[in-house]
Formats: sequence, structure tokens, C-alpha cells
Amino acid sequence: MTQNKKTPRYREIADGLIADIVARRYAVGSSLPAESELCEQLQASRHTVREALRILEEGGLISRRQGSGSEVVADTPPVRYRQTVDTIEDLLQYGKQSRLSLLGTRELAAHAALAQRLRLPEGTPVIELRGLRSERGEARADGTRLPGRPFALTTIWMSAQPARRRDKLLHPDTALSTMLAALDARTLGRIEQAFTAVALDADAAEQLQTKKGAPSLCAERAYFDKKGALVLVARSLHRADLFRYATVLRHEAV
Amino acid sequence: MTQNKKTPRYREIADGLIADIVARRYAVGSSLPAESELCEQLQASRHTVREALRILEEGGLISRRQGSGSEVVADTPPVRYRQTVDTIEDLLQYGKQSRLSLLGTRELAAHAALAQRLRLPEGTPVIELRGLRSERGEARADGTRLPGRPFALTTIWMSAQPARRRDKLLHPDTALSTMLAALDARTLGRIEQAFTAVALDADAAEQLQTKKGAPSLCAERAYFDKKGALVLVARSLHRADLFRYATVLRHEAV
DNA sequence: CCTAATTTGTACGTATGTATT
DNA sequence: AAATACATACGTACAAATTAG
Repeated sequence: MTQNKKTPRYREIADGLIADIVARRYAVGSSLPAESELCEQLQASRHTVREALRILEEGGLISRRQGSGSEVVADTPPVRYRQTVDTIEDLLQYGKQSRLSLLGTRELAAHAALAQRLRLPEGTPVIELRGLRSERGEARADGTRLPGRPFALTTIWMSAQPARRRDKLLHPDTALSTMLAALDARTLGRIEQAFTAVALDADAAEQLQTKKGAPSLCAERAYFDKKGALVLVARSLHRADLFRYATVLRHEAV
Repeated sequence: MTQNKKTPRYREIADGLIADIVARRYAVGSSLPAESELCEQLQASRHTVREALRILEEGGLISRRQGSGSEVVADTPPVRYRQTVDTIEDLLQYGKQSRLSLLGTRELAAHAALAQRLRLPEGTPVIELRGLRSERGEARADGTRLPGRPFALTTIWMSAQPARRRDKLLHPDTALSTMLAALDARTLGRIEQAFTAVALDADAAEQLQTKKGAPSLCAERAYFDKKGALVLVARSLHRADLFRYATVLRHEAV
């Protein structure tokens, strides 16, 4: 029998405040009493009250602003799931066993649908990269490698601005490293991703060495930097028999 | 020109310790100096040092244990992305616009593949639920609704234990609510999900009112409770033309 | 526009509790 | 059993942001 640990005071206070918010005794949009007032009401030190408020803030129930106070921003403890990855490669699940080879790069004027996805005016010049991701392939006795099977056909669109980057993106030798530099995990703030299933068209099927009409997992991703500006949009078509996208979501306690 | 805010002392200390860890001056697996020692070294109060250590802990670089100390657990700040959902329904992205209708429920002995997925011995009795999720459908003038198009065929497997729950799961009137109760967000700790694309077989295509061989987005999810025990496994086949799975991943700073 | 009051943020000190070694 | 180390909790003071007037 394991002895239950005594609930600390700050946790009791946090739970009480959460209960108050859930019961709408503090409405969303209204302010919580000031820390000093809570100290009096609850007969606790400011340190203890602040520890409790920190829990509410981390749980997304309140937001605190210096000089202004603590505002209730939600009345249902949001359920959060966290996905931890070390690199963007991990996020994309391509790993070290695969390599991306550039098929081509070109400049085009954004048509309506593309312009909307890139949040750019219609007709704006855009750089398009196409690449093929392949398995790493077996090592041969002489040290060379057998060609691996291609499993993902990726198309990437980026703004043609600034001009210096545009030139690098159009040059086959520097295109990939320039694109990957833009995807540096340190600069990214938000990734929107969507998965759909599609039937491969003739062109994509040929690139992926499979049949036209074969089912394919399509991943569309828009990458935004920390300021919220769109960095690039990518669409990958995966051979269904060679690729699955798997994640673990971990629950975060309130 | 916006004035840069002065970096607080605890943040400086945190950054210094992070730099030390990244530079391997504190190795992974080793202990950080005790809080009291850091206070002396850095000429800061315990409160300030603890605030810094909290940052490292939240960032996943150290773990702290009462009586033992603070251990370095990683030397690269992991990149974390957070997915916030309010309910399990949100996670499943079905929302209020759809309804799940039960097709049937039955008991079977787990064959090899199923037993492995459910982490149960082969031959263990398992309850299988099949359900169809449909669009909500248009409202008619007389208040009734047109039938909505089905867009997801879901199969759910749960252990037949305990017997009381087994009976509820086998009874059509209580099966769905019993299943949803098991998915209460408060009890879940971890969700493993994987997406693949598949071609629909004849049976699934008929249920989804589309053609055999049509591409389908297949989502497989395993739900675990807070103790790590498997709650249930679900597999959903989605009509590709009626469903996409979209998420936003937000970067979390260290 | 400026001032004063309010409120949270940072930072110090001290004491005691509890888990680990 | 004793020493060590983190956790909890009280106190105080001043800084910085916000708001009211």
C-alpha cells in the first residue's frame, strides 16, 4: 500500500480556482481577484497563490498580464496532447534511412488556388521544387548502394522573394540546402498539416514506380515562422504500401 | 524601435545552464550541482535558481527528484510541438456535424494480428463494434432531416473484460455510451495514431456508398490510460472525397 | 500628457517538510 | 539514523506594465 502524498496547499488552491471557473463563478473574459486579494481570501502567502496561478496559466485557463491582472480565458480545461520531435525530419518521419533527390525547380506565377494557399496575390512569382524521397537501398559488396525504392513525391512552393534566395532555389546545387535552411526548427513557430487519401495520377505514379490510380497518402503542410509569416507550403504524395505516418500524443495534465 | 526588455536573472541562469549542458560541461546522466551550490556559485537566491531549473525541467533537459538532485536527461533542447484539442471528438475531428450510428457489435476470439495490437494473448475474447459516421444531412421543411452521406467506417476493439462492461458493449442500446465513457479525456494518457492510405474492399465500399478500390484515408488509433494500459484500438476508413485530417502543431520554446 | 494607484514580475531571506542516499 | 537535496511555504521589497484619473 503506497501512502498517498499530502496535497500541497498551492494545488488545493489551484483546484479550487479551477472548480470556480468551471462552475462559471468566474466568467470567461472576466478577471480573477488580484493576487493580494486571493492571499487574504485564502489565507495563503503570495508565493503560494502565485504557484497556484501558474498551474492555471499553464493549463490555459487564465492569462496573466503585468499591471493588468489575471483574465479567465477558458472555462473548460483544454485537453492538450504533445508531440515531441527532435528535428523536422523526425516530424516528417523520413529519418536517416531515406534521401531526397531533386527532380527539378522552376519559377511560375501563382494561379488562384496556389496564391490562396501561399497567402500571396494572384500572379506573384513563386518557386516550385519537386523532389523524390527514396529508401536508402542495400549496400553492395563494392561499397556502392543499390537504388532504393521511391516512396514520396514532394512538391514545395516558396515565395520568389527575396531575389537572392530565389536564385539559390533555382540553382540545382543550392536549392535543397536553401529550402532546408528555411525549415530550421528554431525558426518555425507553427505547422499546419492535413492528410488526405488520393488516387495517383499517371505522372506521380510513374515517379513512384507504381500504377496509376493506386491509393496514396497525401500530406499537405504549411510552415510558419515564429512571427506567423508563411515560410513554405509542401505537398507530399506517399506510396501507401511503403509509408505510414505515425505519432504519439501525450496527454498534459492541467 | 522597440526597447528590448531586460533579461531577468533567472533566465540568464537558465540560459547559462542550457549552454553548459549543450557544451557537455554537464554530461547526460550526471547530476547538476545542488540548488544550494548553484546559489553560491551564481550568487543568486534559491528562489531564482529554482525558477531557472524549472525552465530546464519544462524544456526536458533535466529531471529533478526530491532528495536525489537534478539529473541531466538530454543535451539537445528537444523541439516540441503541441496539439491542443478540447475533446476526444475534436481529436477524431468528427465534430457536431456528424453522428455515429452503430452497425453491429459482436464477440470474437483475438486472432494473432488482433491479439498483438490489443496486447492480449491470442484467443482472448474481444468485443468488436462497427459504426458508420455520417454527415448531418439537410433539414427538410417538415423538420425531419435528409439522410447524410456516410464518410467513415469505424471498427473498435476492446477487451471483453470486465464482464459487466462486456455485456453493456454487446447490447446495442448501451454499446456506444460505454465505449465513449472509456474514451473520457480525463482518463487517457497517451494516444498512438497512424495514418495510411488504402484501397477500399467491396464491403467497406458498400457501407461508404462508393466504389470498390476507391482510395481511403485509414486512421488507426490506440488509446492508453494514464497508467499506460491499453483502453481500446480503433480503425477508421474515411472516404477520401469527404474527409481530411487536419491539425495545427505549435512550437514550444525551451 | 502626466501622475498616481493598482497589479503582476523579479528577487531576496528564512524555515520546515519529505524523499533519497 | 543521519546527512543531503528538493518541495513547500511564510515573509519582505522593489521593478515594470497597465490603468484610472
